[in-house]
Amino acid sequence: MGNRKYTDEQERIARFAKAMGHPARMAILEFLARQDCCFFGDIHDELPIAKATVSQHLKELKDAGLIQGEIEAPKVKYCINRENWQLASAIFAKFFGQCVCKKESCCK
Amino acid sequence: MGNRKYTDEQERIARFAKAMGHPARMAILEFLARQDCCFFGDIHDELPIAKATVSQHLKELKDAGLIQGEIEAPKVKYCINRENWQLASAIFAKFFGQCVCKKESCCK
DNA sequence: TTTCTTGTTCGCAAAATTACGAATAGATTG
DNA sequence: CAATCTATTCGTAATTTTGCGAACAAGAAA
Repeated sequence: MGNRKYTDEQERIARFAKAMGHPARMAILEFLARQDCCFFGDIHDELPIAKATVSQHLKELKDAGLIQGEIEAPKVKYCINRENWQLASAIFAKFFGQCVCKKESCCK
Repeated sequence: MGNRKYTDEQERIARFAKAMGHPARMAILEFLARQDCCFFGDIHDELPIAKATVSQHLKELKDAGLIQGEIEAPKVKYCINRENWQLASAIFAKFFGQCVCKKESCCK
Protein backbone atom coordinates (compact mmCIF):
# COMPACT_ATOMS: atom_id res chain seq x y z
CA MET A 1 0.00 0.00 0.00
CA GLY A 2 3.01 2.30 -0.06
CA ASN A 3 3.04 2.65 -3.81
CA ARG A 4 0.09 4.97 -4.03
CA LYS A 5 0.43 8.28 -5.70
CA TYR A 6 -2.19 10.05 -3.64
CA THR A 7 -3.64 9.78 -0.16
CA ASP A 8 -6.64 7.59 0.55
CA GLU A 9 -8.56 10.71 1.44
CA GLN A 10 -7.78 12.30 -1.91
CA GLU A 11 -8.72 9.14 -3.76
CA ARG A 12 -11.93 8.86 -1.82
CA ILE A 13 -13.25 12.36 -2.36
CA ALA A 14 -12.15 12.27 -6.00
CA ARG A 15 -14.17 9.08 -6.40
CA PHE A 16 -17.33 10.70 -5.05
CA ALA A 17 -16.70 13.87 -7.03
CA LYS A 18 -16.13 11.98 -10.23
CA ALA A 19 -19.44 10.18 -9.83
CA MET A 20 -21.10 13.56 -9.37
CA GLY A 21 -19.25 15.03 -12.34
CA HIS A 22 -21.96 14.56 -14.92
CA PRO A 23 -25.25 16.48 -15.05
CA ALA A 24 -27.26 13.35 -15.77
CA ARG A 25 -25.91 11.74 -12.63
CA MET A 26 -26.58 14.89 -10.63
CA ALA A 27 -30.14 14.82 -11.94
CA ILE A 28 -30.48 11.21 -10.83
CA LEU A 29 -29.09 11.96 -7.38
CA GLU A 30 -31.36 14.97 -6.91
CA PHE A 31 -34.36 12.99 -8.07
CA LEU A 32 -33.57 10.18 -5.65
CA ALA A 33 -32.72 12.52 -2.80
CA ARG A 34 -36.16 14.07 -2.96
CA GLN A 35 -37.95 10.81 -2.25
CA ASP A 36 -37.51 7.60 -0.37
CA CYS A 37 -36.93 5.56 -3.47
CA CYS A 38 -38.23 4.85 -6.93
CA PHE A 39 -38.01 2.50 -9.87
CA PHE A 40 -35.68 2.53 -12.81
CA GLY A 41 -38.52 3.55 -15.10
CA ASP A 42 -39.27 6.64 -13.04
CA ILE A 43 -35.66 7.73 -13.34
CA HIS A 44 -35.60 7.02 -17.03
CA ASP A 45 -38.76 9.08 -17.53
CA GLU A 46 -37.07 11.98 -15.80
CA LEU A 47 -34.06 12.03 -18.11
CA PRO A 48 -33.59 12.86 -21.80
CA ILE A 49 -31.37 9.86 -22.50
CA ALA A 50 -31.75 6.24 -23.57
CA LYS A 51 -32.40 3.60 -20.97
CA ALA A 52 -29.09 1.88 -21.67
CA THR A 53 -27.35 5.12 -20.80
CA VAL A 54 -29.43 5.61 -17.67
CA SER A 55 -28.52 2.11 -16.58
CA GLN A 56 -24.86 2.89 -17.15
CA HIS A 57 -25.02 6.06 -15.06
CA LEU A 58 -26.85 4.21 -12.30
CA LYS A 59 -24.12 1.60 -12.25
CA GLU A 60 -21.48 4.28 -11.79
CA LEU A 61 -23.37 5.89 -8.94
CA LYS A 62 -23.80 2.49 -7.36
CA ASP A 63 -20.11 1.64 -7.76
CA ALA A 64 -19.22 4.95 -6.17
CA GLY A 65 -21.51 4.02 -3.29
CA LEU A 66 -23.88 6.95 -3.56
CA ILE A 67 -26.95 4.89 -4.39
CA GLN A 68 -28.14 1.34 -4.04
CA GLY A 69 -30.56 -0.82 -5.94
CA GLU A 70 -32.76 -3.77 -5.22
CA ILE A 71 -34.71 -6.04 -7.52
CA GLU A 72 -38.42 -5.97 -6.97
CA ALA A 73 -39.44 -8.08 -9.90
CA PRO A 74 -40.06 -7.24 -12.58
CA LYS A 75 -38.83 -3.77 -11.60
CA VAL A 76 -35.67 -2.48 -9.95
CA LYS A 77 -35.93 -0.10 -7.03
CA TYR A 78 -33.24 2.48 -6.40
CA CYS A 79 -32.52 4.75 -3.49
CA ILE A 80 -29.80 6.88 -1.96
CA ASN A 81 -27.20 5.00 0.02
CA ARG A 82 -27.75 6.96 3.18
CA GLU A 83 -24.60 5.90 4.97
CA ASN A 84 -22.27 6.90 2.15
CA TRP A 85 -24.32 9.98 1.41
CA GLN A 86 -23.59 11.23 4.91
CA LEU A 87 -19.99 10.19 4.61
CA ALA A 88 -19.65 12.12 1.37
CA SER A 89 -21.43 15.08 2.89
CA ALA A 90 -18.97 15.15 5.77
CA ILE A 91 -15.94 14.69 3.53
CA PHE A 92 -16.91 17.53 1.22
CA ALA A 93 -17.74 19.81 4.14
CA LYS A 94 -14.37 19.10 5.71
CA PHE A 95 -12.62 19.64 2.42
CA PHE A 96 -14.20 23.00 1.74
CA GLY A 97 -13.74 24.04 5.35
CA GLN A 98 -10.00 23.61 5.31
CA CYS A 99 -9.24 26.60 3.11
CA VAL A 100 -7.21 29.23 4.90
CA CYS A 101 -7.67 31.93 2.30
CA LYS A 102 -8.37 35.49 3.37
CA LYS A 103 -11.11 37.81 2.30
CA GLU A 104 -8.99 38.95 -0.59
CA SER A 105 -7.47 36.35 -2.84
CA CYS A 106 -3.79 36.92 -3.30
CA CYS A 107 -4.02 36.38 -7.07
CA LYS A 108 -6.16 38.23 -9.52
CA MET B 1 -32.25 28.43 -23.34
CA GLY B 2 -35.18 26.03 -23.44
CA ASN B 3 -33.24 23.30 -25.15
CA ARG B 4 -31.12 22.35 -22.20
CA LYS B 5 -31.14 18.84 -20.98
CA TYR B 6 -30.39 19.63 -17.38
CA THR B 7 -30.90 22.50 -14.96
CA ASP B 8 -28.29 25.21 -14.54
CA GLU B 9 -27.85 24.05 -10.99
CA GLN B 10 -27.14 20.50 -12.07
CA GLU B 11 -24.70 21.68 -14.71
CA ARG B 12 -22.98 23.92 -12.23
CA ILE B 13 -22.41 21.42 -9.48
CA ALA B 14 -21.41 18.77 -12.01
CA ARG B 15 -18.81 21.17 -13.35
CA PHE B 16 -17.28 21.68 -9.93
CA ALA B 17 -17.50 17.99 -9.14
CA LYS B 18 -15.88 17.02 -12.39
CA ALA B 19 -12.95 19.31 -11.68
CA MET B 20 -12.59 17.64 -8.30
CA GLY B 21 -12.95 14.19 -9.82
CA HIS B 22 -9.27 13.36 -10.09
CA PRO B 23 -6.92 12.67 -7.17
CA ALA B 24 -4.17 14.83 -8.63
CA ARG B 25 -6.53 17.78 -8.76
CA MET B 26 -7.72 17.10 -5.23
CA ALA B 27 -4.08 17.05 -4.14
CA ILE B 28 -3.54 20.40 -5.82
CA LEU B 29 -6.63 21.90 -4.21
CA GLU B 30 -5.69 20.63 -0.77
CA PHE B 31 -2.16 21.90 -1.15
CA LEU B 32 -3.41 25.33 -2.19
CA ALA B 33 -6.11 25.43 0.45
CA ARG B 34 -3.54 25.01 3.18
CA GLN B 35 -1.68 28.18 2.29
CA ASP B 36 -2.25 31.61 0.89
CA CYS B 37 -0.69 30.80 -2.44
CA CYS B 38 2.33 29.24 -4.05
CA PHE B 39 4.21 28.84 -7.30
CA PHE B 40 3.80 26.29 -10.04
CA GLY B 41 7.09 24.68 -9.07
CA ASP B 42 5.91 24.07 -5.52
CA ILE B 43 2.83 22.30 -6.80
CA HIS B 44 4.84 20.27 -9.27
CA ASP B 45 7.24 19.21 -6.52
CA GLU B 46 4.27 17.96 -4.52
CA LEU B 47 2.96 15.68 -7.26
CA PRO B 48 4.26 12.50 -8.87
CA ILE B 49 3.49 13.64 -12.43
CA ALA B 50 5.19 15.53 -15.24
CA LYS B 51 5.00 19.29 -15.34
CA ALA B 52 3.00 19.26 -18.57
CA THR B 53 0.38 17.19 -16.81
CA VAL B 54 0.40 19.43 -13.76
CA SER B 55 -0.11 22.42 -16.01
CA GLN B 56 -3.03 20.68 -17.65
CA HIS B 57 -4.71 19.91 -14.33
CA LEU B 58 -4.16 23.49 -13.19
CA LYS B 59 -5.84 24.70 -16.34
CA GLU B 60 -8.88 22.56 -15.66
CA LEU B 61 -9.15 23.79 -12.09
CA LYS B 62 -8.82 27.35 -13.33
CA ASP B 63 -11.47 26.83 -16.03
CA ALA B 64 -13.79 25.40 -13.42
CA GLY B 65 -13.17 28.51 -11.35
CA LEU B 66 -11.74 26.83 -8.28
CA ILE B 67 -8.30 28.39 -8.52
CA GLN B 68 -6.68 31.38 -10.11
CA GLY B 69 -3.19 32.15 -11.34
CA GLU B 70 -1.05 35.19 -11.80
CA ILE B 71 2.27 35.67 -13.54
CA GLU B 72 5.04 36.84 -11.26
CA ALA B 73 7.88 36.58 -13.69
CA PRO B 74 9.54 34.29 -14.19
CA LYS B 75 7.22 32.26 -12.00
CA VAL B 76 3.48 31.74 -11.91
CA LYS B 77 1.65 32.09 -8.65
CA TYR B 78 -1.51 30.12 -7.96
CA CYS B 79 -4.13 30.36 -5.26
CA ILE B 80 -7.65 29.29 -4.42
CA ASN B 81 -10.40 31.36 -5.99
CA ARG B 82 -12.01 32.26 -2.72
CA GLU B 83 -15.30 33.50 -4.13
CA ASN B 84 -15.99 30.36 -6.14
CA TRP B 85 -14.63 28.17 -3.38
CA GLN B 86 -17.31 29.49 -1.07
CA LEU B 87 -19.90 29.20 -3.80
CA ALA B 88 -18.97 25.57 -4.39
CA SER B 89 -18.95 24.94 -0.66
CA ALA B 90 -22.48 26.28 -0.37
CA ILE B 91 -23.72 24.40 -3.42
CA PHE B 92 -22.38 21.08 -2.20
CA ALA B 93 -23.71 21.64 1.31
CA LYS B 94 -27.15 22.43 -0.08
CA PHE B 95 -27.03 19.42 -2.34
CA PHE B 96 -26.14 16.97 0.39
CA GLY B 97 -28.62 18.58 2.74
CA GLN B 98 -31.59 17.98 0.52
CA CYS B 99 -31.77 14.23 1.01
CA VAL B 100 -34.97 13.12 2.70
CA CYS B 101 -33.87 9.59 3.38
CA LYS B 102 -34.63 8.00 6.72
CA LYS B 103 -32.32 6.28 9.11
CA GLU B 104 -32.83 3.03 7.28
CA SER B 105 -32.35 3.00 3.54
CA CYS B 106 -35.30 1.44 1.82
CA CYS B 107 -33.04 -0.67 -0.42
CA LYS B 108 -30.40 -3.12 0.66
C1' DT C 1 23.05 39.25 -26.73
C1' DT C 2 23.29 34.79 -25.00
C1' DT C 3 22.00 31.80 -21.53
C1' DC C 4 19.13 30.14 -17.94
C1' DT C 5 14.91 29.54 -15.47
C1' DT C 6 10.02 28.84 -15.37
C1' DG C 7 5.75 27.17 -17.27
C1' DT C 8 2.73 26.61 -21.16
C1' DT C 9 1.57 24.62 -25.50
C1' DC C 10 2.00 21.06 -29.05
C1' DG C 11 1.67 16.48 -30.79
C1' DC C 12 0.79 12.17 -29.86
C1' DA C 13 -0.80 7.64 -27.76
C1' DA C 14 -3.45 5.02 -24.58
C1' DA C 15 -7.35 4.67 -21.85
C1' DA C 16 -11.78 6.03 -20.19
C1' DT C 17 -16.27 8.14 -20.85
C1' DT C 18 -20.61 8.86 -23.03
C1' DA C 19 -24.32 7.39 -25.80
C1' DC C 20 -27.25 4.43 -28.47
C1' DG C 21 -29.80 0.40 -30.50
C1' DA C 22 -30.00 -4.41 -30.40
C1' DA C 23 -29.82 -8.44 -27.94
C1' DT C 24 -30.53 -10.61 -23.70
C1' DA C 25 -32.23 -12.16 -19.06
C1' DG C 26 -35.72 -12.78 -15.61
C1' DA C 27 -40.03 -12.62 -13.96
C1' DT C 28 -45.07 -12.16 -14.72
C1' DT C 29 -49.22 -12.56 -17.44
C1' DG C 30 -52.30 -14.58 -20.85
C1' DC D 1 -45.82 -22.43 -23.29
C1' DA D 2 -45.93 -17.89 -25.59
C1' DA D 3 -46.16 -13.13 -25.10
C1' DT D 4 -45.10 -9.12 -22.39
C1' DC D 5 -42.87 -6.05 -19.29
C1' DT D 6 -38.66 -4.29 -17.09
C1' DA D 7 -34.00 -3.39 -16.94
C1' DT D 8 -29.19 -4.90 -17.85
C1' DT D 9 -25.56 -6.22 -20.89
C1' DC D 10 -23.33 -6.29 -25.41
C1' DG D 11 -21.23 -4.24 -29.29
C1' DT D 12 -19.89 -0.22 -31.30
C1' DA D 13 -18.73 4.63 -32.41
C1' DA D 14 -17.47 9.22 -31.18
C1' DT D 15 -15.48 12.07 -27.90
C1' DT D 16 -12.88 13.27 -23.88
C1' DT D 17 -9.40 12.55 -20.55
C1' DT D 18 -4.90 11.56 -18.95
C1' DG D 19 -0.09 11.61 -19.43
C1' DC D 20 4.35 12.43 -21.37
C1' DG D 21 8.41 14.46 -23.83
C1' DA D 22 9.69 17.93 -26.93
C1' DA D 23 9.26 22.37 -28.48
C1' DC D 24 8.27 26.90 -27.39
C1' DA D 25 7.61 31.65 -25.09
C1' DA D 26 8.81 35.20 -21.85
C1' DG D 27 11.57 37.23 -18.48
C1' DA D 28 15.78 37.44 -15.69
C1' DA D 29 20.55 37.05 -15.32
C1' DA D 30 25.23 36.81 -16.97
